[in-house]
Amino acid sequence: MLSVREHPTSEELDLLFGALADATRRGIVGQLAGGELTVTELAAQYPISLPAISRHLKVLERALIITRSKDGRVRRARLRPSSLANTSTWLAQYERLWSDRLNRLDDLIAKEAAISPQAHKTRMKPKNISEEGA
Amino acid sequence: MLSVREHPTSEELDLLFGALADATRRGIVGQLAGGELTVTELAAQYPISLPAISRHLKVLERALIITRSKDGRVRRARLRPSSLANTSTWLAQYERLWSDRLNRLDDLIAKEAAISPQAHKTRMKPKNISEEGA
DNA sequence: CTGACACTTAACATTATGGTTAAGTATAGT
DNA sequence: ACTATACTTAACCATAATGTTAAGTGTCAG
Repeated sequence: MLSVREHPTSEELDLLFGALADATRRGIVGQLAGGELTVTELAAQYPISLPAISRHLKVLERALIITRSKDGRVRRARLRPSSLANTSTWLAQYERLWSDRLNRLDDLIAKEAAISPQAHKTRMKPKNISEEGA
Repeated sequence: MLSVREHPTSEELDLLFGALADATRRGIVGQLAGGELTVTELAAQYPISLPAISRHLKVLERALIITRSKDGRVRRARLRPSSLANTSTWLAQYERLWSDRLNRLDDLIAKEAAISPQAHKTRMKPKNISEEGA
């Protein structure tokens, strides 16, 4: 099951983690867990503009998290099925240290997605939330 | 599915993934996989200034990936203890989670665990941690 | 052909990130 | 006390990321 492929480069990991470091994108990933969706369908869940969604999708695609296809005038996005295999064996060396945290992430992302992608008010307009202190 | 705990907020995930989206920080995490180290020891592996390392550590700390302690004039960083220290049950756990993920959303979530101690492109020369994963 | 629809691309503003050097704080050693 | 060591904080700069609106591009519908 674990296909043989080169482990990800540093740059690929930058892209991967960078892509996941955004609530909207995690929400999109969650939405796609249920199957492929069009850009408009995805966008409907968020209070941001379509161009913004479009770019998030591009980021996810670049990070190899999703793939996209064109169907008439509609574009559908879907989760890329084999990305895990790429990292799997390499991942194992730290898994022990991280499994607990991962479990939590696993659930959370599923939840964040399933429940309401809307739930990411944290990054919206309302006001400036205190972010990085450094 | 696992133990009880509150799941991370969206903001926590932003911090977590954001922290891992940088090769230097992944490198630091990799170094720390071998045990706690001082700032200077960590810094020795990278071609950037100490203040830069210092800030990376702050980011990792804020992301709850590491904890730090002061010992004399030395500060040590260590990976945040995983409550899943039992190695003997780990494998079973790993397998189980693995299947769960494959059946749900998660190619990418598994990848979150892929902490990289590896290639730092042109700016880093790792040496005390295994580079290649398998 | 014309217009609505489903996007994407372009141009731009704002904020975040990551690096630098210089200065500050705390501890150790003599 | 004086100086070196081990950092951290501050000030600054360049680049990347995220959002916006306006202007494309391609497809379906009449």
